[in-house]
Amino acid sequence: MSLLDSQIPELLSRKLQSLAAISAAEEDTLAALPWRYEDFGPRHQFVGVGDTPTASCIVVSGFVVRGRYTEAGERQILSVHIPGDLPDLQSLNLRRMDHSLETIGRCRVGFVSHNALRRACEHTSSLVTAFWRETLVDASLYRAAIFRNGQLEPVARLAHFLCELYFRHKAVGLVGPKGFPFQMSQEVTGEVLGLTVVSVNRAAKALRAQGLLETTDRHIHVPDVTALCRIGQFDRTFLHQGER
Amino acid sequence: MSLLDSQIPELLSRKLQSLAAISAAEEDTLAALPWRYEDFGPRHQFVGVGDTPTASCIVVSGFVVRGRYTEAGERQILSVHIPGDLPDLQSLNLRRMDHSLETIGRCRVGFVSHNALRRACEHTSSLVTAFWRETLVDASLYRAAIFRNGQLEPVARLAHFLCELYFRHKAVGLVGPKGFPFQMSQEVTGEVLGLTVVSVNRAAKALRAQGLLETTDRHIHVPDVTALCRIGQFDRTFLHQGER
DNA sequence: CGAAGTATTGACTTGTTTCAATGTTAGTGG
DNA sequence: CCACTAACATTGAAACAAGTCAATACTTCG
Repeated sequence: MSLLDSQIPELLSRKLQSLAAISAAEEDTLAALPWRYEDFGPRHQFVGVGDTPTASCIVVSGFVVRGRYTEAGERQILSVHIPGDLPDLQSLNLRRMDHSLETIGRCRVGFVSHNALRRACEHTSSLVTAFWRETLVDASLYRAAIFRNGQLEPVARLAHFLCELYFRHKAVGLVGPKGFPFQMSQEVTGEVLGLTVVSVNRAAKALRAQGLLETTDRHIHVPDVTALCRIGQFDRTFLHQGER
Repeated sequence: MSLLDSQIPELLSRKLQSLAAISAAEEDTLAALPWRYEDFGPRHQFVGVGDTPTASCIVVSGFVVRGRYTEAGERQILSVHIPGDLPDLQSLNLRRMDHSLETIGRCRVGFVSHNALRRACEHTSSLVTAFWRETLVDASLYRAAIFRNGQLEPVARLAHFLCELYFRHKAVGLVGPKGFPFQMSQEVTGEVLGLTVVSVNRAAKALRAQGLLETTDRHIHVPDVTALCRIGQFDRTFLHQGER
């Protein structure tokens, strides 16, 4: 187990703390779970449509996305997951995957078997609550995506997406002086927003021109979140942060 | 309690049966819950953004939609709920509503307090599983919507939506000789699909021309589901029906 | 029956996509 | 460390699909 691996229990308990009241004993239970770690390269699909996973996962570093493909091979990205997220809790209760899980850029992912998770849940009902809540927040982000992609123009759409990523990174302490890490190409961003590369590029240009977006060293800095929220019609209620 | 009201426990237990193994005793527990019924007129918002509901609800008849509005007052419909659906289970775990609940046409809705639901859950862990699963299927429908609205052209988008409604009605035994009940105007359908009335109208015309859509007496009949699925790139996996 | 809402259609406009070329950055191996 | 290559970003011009506008039928329901 590398140094990085030891962060998983910490990442996870921080995440769960934000979702439900977890005791120290319960945290220990979590840390003791048989985690398994894997490093994946860019654009690596590690769970596919139709699969029936026997483990759930946590994002340790990098971005993981949920995706689904048209017959023509176009990918729609359904959600973007940052470190600390549990993008595959649903497979604990729904057998067949209706979407895939893929990396963007390099990525470290932690896995733990459904069996181990279920055992932990049996002893700790607050864990069930926390996990359920995680999937509910997930659903909330889907709603945000439907709203964003269905009603907002390209510039507002991008702004909305950046606001969401900003606050989510903020919540797990991943916003530094350079902003938050962002290694998605404009092409991939387009797959999230339902836009072409060209439109994403022009939207980004527009935001930069207004001094609302700065990109350096694969990081995104948002000088004026409030203004960005206004443009993106972004409402933090969606994130259900600190509601508990 | 009217004749119709007595259907609620039946509707609910049929729904939960499809989600988890519910025993007869557990069904009785559900039926004994203090349900309260309300009839609403068309376009009635009974839960609003920012509300903190103290009860969850079940759709008894008619359609209930989740919605969210742009600053300009445009509504994006996030999901459509048919009889048997529990569109507000999330409020059991997430306090503040990030969207509204509204009727389409006339609608009967059953309510039961969170407290009563929580008590029932404490005695019956399979109920928690069933409820959790319902919210997970919900999330799956959101994913379908993101895919549909983001990647499909108007005709395919409408086809996809109709397939979803068909199979969902089928699953609760609501597809009759006339097809399934459908009282949404093309305007409202547009709010689901992120299209204008005009586009919806033309898409409907195209499907009718291909003999894939018949509308009579506020019902929709789908003569060839297979063909409709093909056009809408619809994959039933999304619905997670009969997975248990 | 009449009013209001809904469906349907055509003509026109606009914004996004497509196509395509060029500039820029990041990563690899000599 | 530099050169080379592939991936990514940026831009302009043209095509086109969906939106807007607007007028006319058709329903539904009080």
